[in-house]
Amino acid sequence: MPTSFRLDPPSGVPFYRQIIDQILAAVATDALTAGDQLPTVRALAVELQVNLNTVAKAYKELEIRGVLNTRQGSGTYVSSVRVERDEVERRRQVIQLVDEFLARAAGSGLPLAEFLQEFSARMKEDPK
Amino acid sequence: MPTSFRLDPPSGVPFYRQIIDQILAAVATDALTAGDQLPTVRALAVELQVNLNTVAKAYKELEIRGVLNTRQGSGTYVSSVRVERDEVERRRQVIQLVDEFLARAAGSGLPLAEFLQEFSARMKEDPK
DNA sequence: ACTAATGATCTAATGAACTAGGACATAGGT
DNA sequence: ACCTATGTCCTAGTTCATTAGATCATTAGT
Repeated sequence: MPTSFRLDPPSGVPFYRQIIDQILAAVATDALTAGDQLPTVRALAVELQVNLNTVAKAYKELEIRGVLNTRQGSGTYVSSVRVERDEVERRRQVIQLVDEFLARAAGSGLPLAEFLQEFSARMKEDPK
Repeated sequence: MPTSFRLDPPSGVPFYRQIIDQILAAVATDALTAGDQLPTVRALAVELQVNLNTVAKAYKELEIRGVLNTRQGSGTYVSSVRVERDEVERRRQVIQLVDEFLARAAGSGLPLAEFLQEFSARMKEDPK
């Protein structure tokens, strides 16, 4: 159960969402695979110096999404969903895309169509 | 001062933002042009059955953006900014883009790059 | 100068999101 | 049967966005 989770308080991103993102990233990179048990809500709460319920909220949302599988009294485990890799990847890139858009849309004098074309080309060659 | 503004309470979109959007739309379509006086904050507040400050907040934000020009004691007027058309248009399209992305990203099995390419092509031919 | 109309400011009420504290319910081993 | 570890639920406090109420400051016409 390798847990190298860390929180970034001043980021403004809610703790429970940071937890969700890091778990999704771990699943996407196969650092966590189907069947793996996650830290207990209490253990992770202590490690992240956060309340038990904050961790529970993250686990709950991921269970609803089908990523995790919680068993009361036993623990929380990674589901055997297969599409997670693409899902997470797409999500991360969409967020990055939107970020850049909102940050640069005002500054660039380009019409939207050209702007999009640029973006598309850039991601096509470097879909990092 | 043609004011056919309406608010949509159940939409979840804050009143002041709906006001902002409708004014931007009016400016974009030339229903409001440079120099035109907008309804007074009190008049529009009455018309929309909303508090004076809600309208004032919308006007204030648009003044900061350079769209409007408020003169205490006199009124609020449309600025003579020339880029408004493109600005508003781009904003609307970006919002639409993001909307579609978030709505369809999960459903489409396409890699993001192809997805973007499609979008770009579509907007290029029909930049409605 | 005065006055009426206008936007600006200050304060408060409401609700939602986030986090935390404490108590409950369930699973699994002894 | 018990006991411990687990997730779940209920409640409360804090912060922030939104809206409103009331008052102040400024403009423009008389």
